[in-house]
Formats: sequence, structure tokens, C-alpha cells
Amino acid sequence: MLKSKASPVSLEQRNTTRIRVLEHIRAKGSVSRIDIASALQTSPATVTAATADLISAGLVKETESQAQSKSGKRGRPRVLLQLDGQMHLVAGLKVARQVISVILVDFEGNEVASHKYALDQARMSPQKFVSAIREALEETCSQIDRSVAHLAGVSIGVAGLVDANRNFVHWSSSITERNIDFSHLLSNKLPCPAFVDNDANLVAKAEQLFGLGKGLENFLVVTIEHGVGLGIVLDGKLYRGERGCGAEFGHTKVQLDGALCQCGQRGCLEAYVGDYALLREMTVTGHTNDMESVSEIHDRANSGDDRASSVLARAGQMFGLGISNLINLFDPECIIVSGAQMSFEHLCSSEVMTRIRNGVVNVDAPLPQIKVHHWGDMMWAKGAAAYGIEQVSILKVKELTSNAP
Amino acid sequence: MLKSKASPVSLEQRNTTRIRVLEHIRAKGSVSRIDIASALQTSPATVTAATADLISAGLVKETESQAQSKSGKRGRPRVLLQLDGQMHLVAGLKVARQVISVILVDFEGNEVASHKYALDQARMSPQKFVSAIREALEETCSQIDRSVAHLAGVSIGVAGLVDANRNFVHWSSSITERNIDFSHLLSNKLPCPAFVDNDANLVAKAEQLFGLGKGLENFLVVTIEHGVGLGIVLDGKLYRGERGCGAEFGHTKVQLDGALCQCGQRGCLEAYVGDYALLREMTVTGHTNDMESVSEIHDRANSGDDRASSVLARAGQMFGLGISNLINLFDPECIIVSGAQMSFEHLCSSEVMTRIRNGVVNVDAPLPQIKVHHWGDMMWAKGAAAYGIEQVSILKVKELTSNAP
DNA sequence: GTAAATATTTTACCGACTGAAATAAATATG
DNA sequence: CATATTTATTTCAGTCGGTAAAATATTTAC
Repeated sequence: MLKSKASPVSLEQRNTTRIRVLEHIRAKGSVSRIDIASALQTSPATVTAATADLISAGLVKETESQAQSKSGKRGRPRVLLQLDGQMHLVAGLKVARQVISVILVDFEGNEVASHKYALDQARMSPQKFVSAIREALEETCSQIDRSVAHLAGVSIGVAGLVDANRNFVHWSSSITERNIDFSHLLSNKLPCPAFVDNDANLVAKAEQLFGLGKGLENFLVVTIEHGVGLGIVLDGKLYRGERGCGAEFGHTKVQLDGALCQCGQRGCLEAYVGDYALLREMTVTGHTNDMESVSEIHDRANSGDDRASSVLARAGQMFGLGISNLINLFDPECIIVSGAQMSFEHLCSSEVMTRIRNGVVNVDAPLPQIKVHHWGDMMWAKGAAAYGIEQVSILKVKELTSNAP
Repeated sequence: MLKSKASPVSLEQRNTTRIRVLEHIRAKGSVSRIDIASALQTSPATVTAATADLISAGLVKETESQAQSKSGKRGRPRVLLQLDGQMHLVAGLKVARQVISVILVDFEGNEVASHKYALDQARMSPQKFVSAIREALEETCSQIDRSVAHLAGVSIGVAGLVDANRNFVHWSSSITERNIDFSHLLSNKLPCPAFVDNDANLVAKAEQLFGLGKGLENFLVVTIEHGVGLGIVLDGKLYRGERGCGAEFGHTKVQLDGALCQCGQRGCLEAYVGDYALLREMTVTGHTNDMESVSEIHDRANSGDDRASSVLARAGQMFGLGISNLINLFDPECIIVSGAQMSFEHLCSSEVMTRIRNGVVNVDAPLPQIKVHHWGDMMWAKGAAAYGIEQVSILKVKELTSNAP
């Protein structure tokens, strides 16, 4: 008879070690217990306990192959641990204007299936929004003969202002109503945990878990698409701002009373760097007709059109200025420039890098690295999946202790 | 006979509750145990234990006066707790070009004595630097018939790049050598713990502990003096950047290839807002002669000089642009504009506020509050003292457990 | 085969925290 | 005025996460 007498320790600080161990294993790929202990500044005994729990939850497994010991070769060999990817399936969704992109991944982030679900309307009621997500998920799951109920978690990225901790959408370009709490809507309609977040934050999560930010504590992810987005990771955590509306890098002003932006204000970075800004500039050059994408501008520039080159160059200069401001303010370990489809070579040229270097306050330390990441068009959905994996990990670890004997 | 067998818990997470309780008491001024428990989401039993320790360490005391209970008046009355300010004396120093400002404060931050120690040279060797600090401290302490040995801690603010955790100064305008570890130098020369940090960070600490940021979790402190500084507090902690050289707000660029800045780059905010920038502008207007301070420009503007007004107005516009960028990126609870002596009304005018409002991306939520704080000329030294109090608090709490029976 | 080296697990114990019960100190009520 | 009621704080016994040290496991060196 277990007497449930005293005291679960405060939820905030509970299980932090197990989650840290899990994240460390994910970041390293495969790693021995003794290395985890030294990396996390904890004792081997703690790592033994934590990994035992993670293994029993099916989140982690021991690998066959063995790593060589640090010094020499004598002594008991280290046993490598890695994620047990097969146990859980997670879906990531990105809701865009005309399409919902869905990706199914295993627990290591490997793609299992993907799908595009066409939307007939850009903006939907919350109910319609959730139904569309349900349908998109079902179609994707059927590809691999699974049902939605098999999913360990679903993560949804939308453009807009989201309080991710509460699944609360203040405003989104995909939804007709403001201030919607999706917690109940989603749990009613889906048989598994679901999470909503802002899309740029999700890409930052993807870079942190699987991408170029793996294992870093302080970095920025700049997303390039129609507009310019930003995700901020500080101390290993996504920084969301006090009201969840920070990181509006695209709307920081780079020119007093400058070019007109989609948002209605003047001088926004996006008004110089966004695709619509470039296309707008090109209309002035006389190619009024049918310029439809940034890669067309690149083509023209490459074939000797000086005006096209000049349009791209100015965008690059402004972008470089914006990036140097980010470095001056945040002093990050690294900045990751992530793009899905749009061509953005003009934002990574050596001229832009020079502009950045010349705009950063001079110190002994070298400039933070600027890494460019060309994702495919599933960038946003993969970002959502990354967040889903993280959230499911946390859920599973919590279950672990609440169910324990 | 005590057998020192197992296990101090990892230093990082040790005593966090006691420190949180102490900080909460400091933020509230006086508060009852039951309120602390609910504010910190912990149990009353924990608060009893924590406060008992803090009282025995002489950091906290019970007050005579009693607060009324929340609802009704029946029941055992709450006992208010407050800091016991008299037990410890802390010194804050700011090293400037020609002077070291020293302030002695009690543990509640009340000024006990202050002093200015003239420097004969703006840049010193590390040894000379430490000796000057020692002398400045001795002169100040003698005012109240104490010796330096009575101090519980000393905190030193310098302009430059500092790794505060290690008392390591990468570079400072006050010191002739780079990359100096002051830990040993200070502990050899001073009979009490000493801490070094960047001056703008210290002002942020002062606002957090005693000023307009009391109790806030996410806020920015913009300091106005010769240049423009920034301190960033996120999640209640000072954010210092990866290499300790972030928060260079004054050198974020507000104009592509704009005005020349002291730092050698072009278009820095400081090159439009710093005092030297305003004085430079005024030289062009024909008043070449003896314009020496910003308040003279204010005087001229107030007496109808349109050129002076225009110079101040442009600085305000650029400042507003910079502030709106900060809000767009950080989405803080509040921005505190702190100045010591320089006149900066032109940076808080209604035109500037309008510029800020129009530069922030529009959301439902109201604009973060912008608070203006006119300190006296001891702003920087008081900032240092605030940091000193915090550090000494942490030390005392740690002693508490290591000395415990 | 035995010693030395290294990784992991087991053991015994510490300390922070908790819920529940006990205690303290006030007011309300008759 | 005694007693019930209410609220704040403390005490108590127990849980949980963590640790150091010892024990155990598994390898190579000799």
C-alpha cells in the first residue's frame, strides 16, 4: 500500500537533470555516461540514474558500437548512448496562405513522411483552422499506414503573435479572430498533445536541436522568406519577450523616415530586404511587366543588368547593417541565416560580410560566426517538428516521475 | 563528532531559494512570510526555514509594525520582514577619467558617505589602478571613522569590456594593459571581497535593486552621458552576451554610412546623440567659440535659437528610432532612461515618444512604459554599490550553509 | 593469471522541499 | 470573559534529487 504522503518538489525545477541529459545526448548524437557527467558538471551516479529512467521510457538506448576511451585504451570501455528514435512519431505543421505543410519525423528528427495540404482560404475561423490541421494530419499519416492517434505530439507553426506556453494566439495572419486559446480546441480535435508557436521561433528551435545551433547557448536565427524573421536563443532558451511580440527584426528601422513597409511604417529593414521590396524597386527600372520572383532579379543581375545588381546590392548593404546591429546588441556566439526557397545569395556576399565586420564595435574577440543554412521548402514544418520533439520529450520525462512506483 | 560524509548539492542551484527570498524582501521593502511564499510559489515551511537562516546571518530582521491581513482582520497577524541594513557596509566605485567616485552604502542601499578621489592620469597600470582604489576607499572610510577592513564588499565600475564572473578586464579606457585578471590583484590589496564590472551593467543593477526596475524581470536601461550605454535584464538576470561585449546600443547603426563616431565607424546612434555629436553640430552653426556642454545648447534653444533647437530635435528623432528598435527586438516590460548629469530633456520630449510609438510594430498590447530617471552625479558609483550589495548577499548566504553545524 | 586502469552501479547519506498537523496570536461572538 | 474562529507561522515526518565513496564490471598491460 503506498501512502502518498509528502511532497513533489516544485514542478519548475523537477526533472531538469533528466531533461538536460536527454538534450545533451540529442546534441552529441552519441555519448557515454562519463562524458555526460563531465559535460553537465554532475556526478556519474546521477547520470546512471537519469539514463536508466530515460531508457525505461524508451527515449534513449545504448548503442552496439563503442567509443574509445579518452586516454589510452585500458579500462572498462564506455558505453555509448543515443536517442531511441523509433519509439515516438512527431508531426510538424506550418500553416501558410495557401497550403499547410506537414512533416512526420521520428524522435531523432529523421523525416518519415511529408505532405502538402491545399487551403482554399488564407484566413480561417479557429474551428476551421483546427479541422484543416486534423485533415492534413490524417492524409499524411495514411501515407505510412498510421493514424493520427499514433502520434506522440503535433506542433503547429503560424505567422503571428503567439504565447506558446498557453497555446494562445493573440493574432495570426491565418486566423480570422484574435486572442484565441487553442488548448481546448486542439485537445478536443486531436488525440495527442498539440503545441502552437510563432514560425520564426520554430526555425530557431530546429537550428538548436538539429541544425547549425546544435549545442550552442546564445545564438540568433534570421529567417529569410517574404519578410525577415528572427529567433533569439539565450542561455539555451528561446527568448520570447515580455508579451511574446519581440524579435521583430524585419521591422527594426534602418533609415529615418525611409522606404514604406508592408506594415505601414517607414524605414523598416524589411522594406529594403523583403522580396516585395526588391520587386518594387525593379518596377522603377522599367521592367514593369512580369517580374515575379527574386531569382529573376538574380538572373538579370548575373546577365549584366546593372540596375538589378544595384537593387540587390542595396538590399545587401541594409541587411549587413541590420546584422551588425544584432551583433552589437546581443553579442551572440553565432548568427544563422536560414532560408527556405527564396534566393538570398545577395545577403551573404563578401560585400555584405565586410559591411557587417565594419559595423561591429571593435574588440579583441573575433566576429561571431555567420552561418548560412539553405533549407528546402519544408524548413518551417521541420522547425515545428523540432519544437514538437522537444515538448514531447518534456512530457515523457514528466510522465516518468508521476507514474513511477 | 560530525562525519562529513556525502554531498553538497551542485553549487549552481544551491541556496537559490534563500537568495530568491532575500531579493524578494529587498524588492518589496517589507513583506510577510506568507506573502513571500505565495509570490515565490513555494510553501510556507520553506519560507520559515529560509528566513530563519537569513535572520541568523543578520541580513534580515522582523519589523515592529504589522501589516493588515489580506481579507478581514481576524487571525494571527502577519509579521513583516525587512532587510537589516545596518549589519553590512558596501562600497561602490566608479573610475572615470579624472576622478574615482566612491559611495558607501548600508545593506539597504542608503548612502552613508561619499567621496571623490582625484586621479592625475586617465589611464593607469593595473597596479596603480588598484592602489588608487585602495586610497580612495581609505579616504572615504575615514570620513565615518571606519577602516577598509570594515567593508563587507567593494564593487568597481569601469568603462570597457569586463567578464564580471572572473573579475577579468579585457579592455578598459582606464587601464593601460589589456586582458588583466583582477582577482588576485584585488584580493592582495583589499581586505574584503571585490568585484569589477562594466559601468552600464551596474546602472542596470541599481535600477533593478533600488530603482525603477525593482521587481521587474525583463527591462532595458539606457544610460545617457558622453555616450549612450545599455544594460539588458532578461529573466531577472543581467544579460552580458557571449563574450561580454554586447549591449553596445550607442554603436548600433541608425544611418547607412552616416555621421562619424568616436569609435571610427559611421552612422552610430552615439554619433547623433552623444554630447560630442551635439557640440560638433553646433560648431557648424557659427557658434564656434566656446560651446562646452549640452545644457548650453538647451539654453540657446530655449531662448529662441532655431539652429540649437534643430540640433536637439534631430538627436531626439534618432534616439527615438533607436529605442523603437530596442522595443521591436526585446519586447521588454519597460525601458528606463537613466542619466547622471547631462541634460537630456530633448530625448524624452513628446515628439520623441511619438517617434517611438510610430516605430514599434503594432500589436494589441500597449507600448512598454518608458521611464526617465535623473540620477545625481553619483549614478555610476551607486550602480556599483548595488552590484556590490547583490554579490555580498550571495556570499553571505553561501557562508551560511558552508559554516552551518 | 594478475595488476592497473577506467566506466558504471550500488550504497548510505545529505539537504532542500513539501503536506499535514501543531502551535500561536489575533478577532468575533455569545 | 470564555470560547470559537480565523489566519500566520512553526514543527514534524517523509519524498526526492543529488552526492561521495565503495563496490563492481570490463578492459589492457605485463
